[in-house]
Amino acid sequence: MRQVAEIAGVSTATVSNVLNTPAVVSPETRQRVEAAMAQVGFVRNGAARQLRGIPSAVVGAVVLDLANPFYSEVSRGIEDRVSEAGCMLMLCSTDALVAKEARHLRVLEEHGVRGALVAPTGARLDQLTGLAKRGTPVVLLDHPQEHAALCAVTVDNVLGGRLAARHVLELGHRRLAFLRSSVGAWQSAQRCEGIRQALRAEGLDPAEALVEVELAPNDIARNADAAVDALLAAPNPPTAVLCFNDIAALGVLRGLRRLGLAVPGRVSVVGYDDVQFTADLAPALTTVRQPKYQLGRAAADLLLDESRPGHTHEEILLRPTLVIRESTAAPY
Amino acid sequence: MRQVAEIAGVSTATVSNVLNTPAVVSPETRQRVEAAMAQVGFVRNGAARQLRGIPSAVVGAVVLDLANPFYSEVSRGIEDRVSEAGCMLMLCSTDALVAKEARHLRVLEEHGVRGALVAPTGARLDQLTGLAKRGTPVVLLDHPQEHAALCAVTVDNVLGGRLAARHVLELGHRRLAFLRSSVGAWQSAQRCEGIRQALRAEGLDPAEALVEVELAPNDIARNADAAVDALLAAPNPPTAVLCFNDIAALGVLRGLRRLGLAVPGRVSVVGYDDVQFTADLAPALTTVRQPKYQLGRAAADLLLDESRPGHTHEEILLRPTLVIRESTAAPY
DNA sequence: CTGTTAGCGCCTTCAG
DNA sequence: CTGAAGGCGCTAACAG
Repeated sequence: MRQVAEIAGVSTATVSNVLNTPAVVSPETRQRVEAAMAQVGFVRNGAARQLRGIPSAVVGAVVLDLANPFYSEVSRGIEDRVSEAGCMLMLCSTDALVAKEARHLRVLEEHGVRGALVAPTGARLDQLTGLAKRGTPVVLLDHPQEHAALCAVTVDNVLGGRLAARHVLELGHRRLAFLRSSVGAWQSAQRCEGIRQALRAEGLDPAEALVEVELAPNDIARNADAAVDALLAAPNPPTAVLCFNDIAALGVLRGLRRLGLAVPGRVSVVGYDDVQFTADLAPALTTVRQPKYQLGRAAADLLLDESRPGHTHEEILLRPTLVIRESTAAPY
Repeated sequence: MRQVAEIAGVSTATVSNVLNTPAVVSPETRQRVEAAMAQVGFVRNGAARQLRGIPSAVVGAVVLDLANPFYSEVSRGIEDRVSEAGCMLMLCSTDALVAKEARHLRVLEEHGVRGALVAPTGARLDQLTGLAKRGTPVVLLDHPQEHAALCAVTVDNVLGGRLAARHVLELGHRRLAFLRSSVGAWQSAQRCEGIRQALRAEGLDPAEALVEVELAPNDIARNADAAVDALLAAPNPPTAVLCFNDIAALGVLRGLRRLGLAVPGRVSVVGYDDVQFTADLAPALTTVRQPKYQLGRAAADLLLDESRPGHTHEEILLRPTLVIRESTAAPY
């Protein structure tokens, strides 16, 4: 800045004014300064600004896995929203490791980010509330608030389960299966609860009308594929298979094809999430759509709002929607 | 720091030493300082450190679209590598808009990032070389170096095309189709060149043995699906369809199913990229695998190396590989 | 082994 | 409308 000031024949304060309060500088001076800036290729020093107390323009996001299509869409929503506010995103993956989460959070705090959007991996929210208490706002991603003094955005998993079940129930199915997973266990549990609710609403007993299968965590699709055999070999096999996510549904589709069972002719299949490619499958997958992009946007909204004086911590509950495509039909 | 120093009864310099040169501080003093830090919940101020000249621990990455599975995997590779070096990632999407790219680059420079990994969207590399000249190293992602004084990592597209074509040629196919796209035009062109090379190597004339179809840019899968009709209605239709990416292949699979044509029984299909779900499809997709994660890692490697004294700009060419699965077989 | 000091680049009074 | 001065938190060099 000093160099620019020298070339333009003004003081550094004037250069600063050109940058931050152009209106207060006379047009000629401004032009001279701007020319000087262009000449030396001047770039503001963010560190110095931040040190001086200017609010940071970077927000942190901590997700489970950046390469997971669910989180990459969420991240994109975050990015777009913070970008509108002139902010940048510092993004990191925890791989569900608490140590990694802790490290990332510390670094974000050191960098003085404006706030952090976190998909928490551990059960304890201590570090997060501590962070918030020390002045770095935190918004929970796809995780309930649990009375912590934080904002949160979640998607209604019970509703999602209900939506899926009601759909196949309305088509006439009476024996359902639900493929759950130990990763994301509580989400699976909630979705399953939704399914049971729908069953009861129809006068059906979940204990009889619903088979639950827990899929081993690695290579979900393969495990789902393999699970199909046992599922359909049962004496009174289900005619509709509900899955805790779309990848599992993909596996089921594969298994069914392997067994020569038409979808939706013989068996109906419902996914969950609505990740990118589901609409392009053959058959296109009926699934419960999570508003992933909106989830990111809403969370970023909440975070940006934290700096507003009257802000209060709130929990936003987003509603999933049923997307009916080609993998469901009336039972055989 | 002053507060910590006061509580521990030392000077700020000693606190600094505990943080950065623990060996130089006596164990008792160190413990006292550490206790004081824990007591006040001390967190270093990254901005102040950076201002003081400590090399930045954040690297920037500018991709086309964070939510695109190709780039999210590349990003994950970058993240893992920089994370090993104790760095964080500032990630942003350009949506192939030069203005956005320019803005992001400026902000990254202002923040004084250690370097930037960029998938350039415009034809001109001026801004990037400028950035590098001013002291922020730049590595090109999936883009040739073009004599710019920058590092670059690319994947051999000609080889990829050759691999795909040679595979179906070896299976006995003699009439091929290639579905290309205007987005990523030069990649498509190179892959197509690879296909032609393979054809010629087999003594075939590309003009006769190869049909090229250009897909409109939005909703690739749907357009690919629709393109199948015309393709197979031709007098001497192709028996193998090569696609410029997996999404297009998905569309082809759909179109073929719509027409009641078995894959690979009647028509073989080859994708490109090997995005996440391709192995789980029914039929599992034969495709040309791009080393996406490795691409990110290699680029990050190059970037981190820029600070080494003897560093010279280099271009790394990664090799794609053919993944044979279930969507290809000998012609009918 | 520990303390003192100066200054990184910028922005914001305050005085002219 | 412009200039001079001080300090944000930290670290490196040096003095004790």
